[in-house]
Amino acid sequence: MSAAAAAVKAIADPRRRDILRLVRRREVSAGDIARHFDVSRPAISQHLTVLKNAGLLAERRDGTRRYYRARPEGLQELRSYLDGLWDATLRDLKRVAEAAEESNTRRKRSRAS
Amino acid sequence: MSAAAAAVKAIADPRRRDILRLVRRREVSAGDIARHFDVSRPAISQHLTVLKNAGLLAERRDGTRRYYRARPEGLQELRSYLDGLWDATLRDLKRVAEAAEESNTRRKRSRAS
DNA sequence: GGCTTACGTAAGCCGGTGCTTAAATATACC
DNA sequence: GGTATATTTAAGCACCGGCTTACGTAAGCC
Repeated sequence: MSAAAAAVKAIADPRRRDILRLVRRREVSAGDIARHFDVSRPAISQHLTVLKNAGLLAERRDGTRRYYRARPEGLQELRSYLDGLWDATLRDLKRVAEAAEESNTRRKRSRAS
Repeated sequence: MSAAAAAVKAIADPRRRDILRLVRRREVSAGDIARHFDVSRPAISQHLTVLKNAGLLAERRDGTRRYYRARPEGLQELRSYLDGLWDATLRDLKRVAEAAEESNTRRKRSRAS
């Protein structure tokens, strides 16, 4: 699985998006992250592993603690990947919309005649 | 579930991303879409329903056929949603990191007192 | 060493989801 | 109406993924 594909799957889970939001500005220890949710610590630990493997999280160890923060490079990669998915669609959006509207107008006109 | 959240889940599946790529420039009938994959037609039909409900696909009926195409508005919504997720992280990364570190220091200090 | 704190890992449960085949629906054509 | 074509819907199955509890690991402290 490509890194980007893993990232897409990772952010598909609401709880993992919540975690990402929590650590996007500052690093937070695993325990502090877990405290924000009503699930067990292991559950959070597993989510952190998924996010880390997807390249969306950076980990820093200090003593017994592990601090996590969002990894901008991973986020940027994911964004580029998604952009590539519908690139053509969005780039040509205006043109397509205009074309559609025009053909719509034409259709209406011919119907009215 | 918010529309954007549904969209994230929708694109988490590789096959659905393939389908999106297939219809991002032109509309394609359900049968023609199914022909591109080695799974049954009902399987594709189910994927199309998921994408449609997520606002990522537009459907046009003509006779017994149903034509699908990517819905740029839905894609744009999803993109904005994701951008909002890590917006702060990507924008002005250095400044944010510094501010976080400073507030962290302050927090620790006040806790210690 | 022994205890505590902070985490991760293992094993198992359970609901969600992607797939299949079979049946239903809807439109076109005679 | 009857048949054919295009597609969805229904029912069931197997796997996946998120959760829990129990256990393992590693660093700090006495």
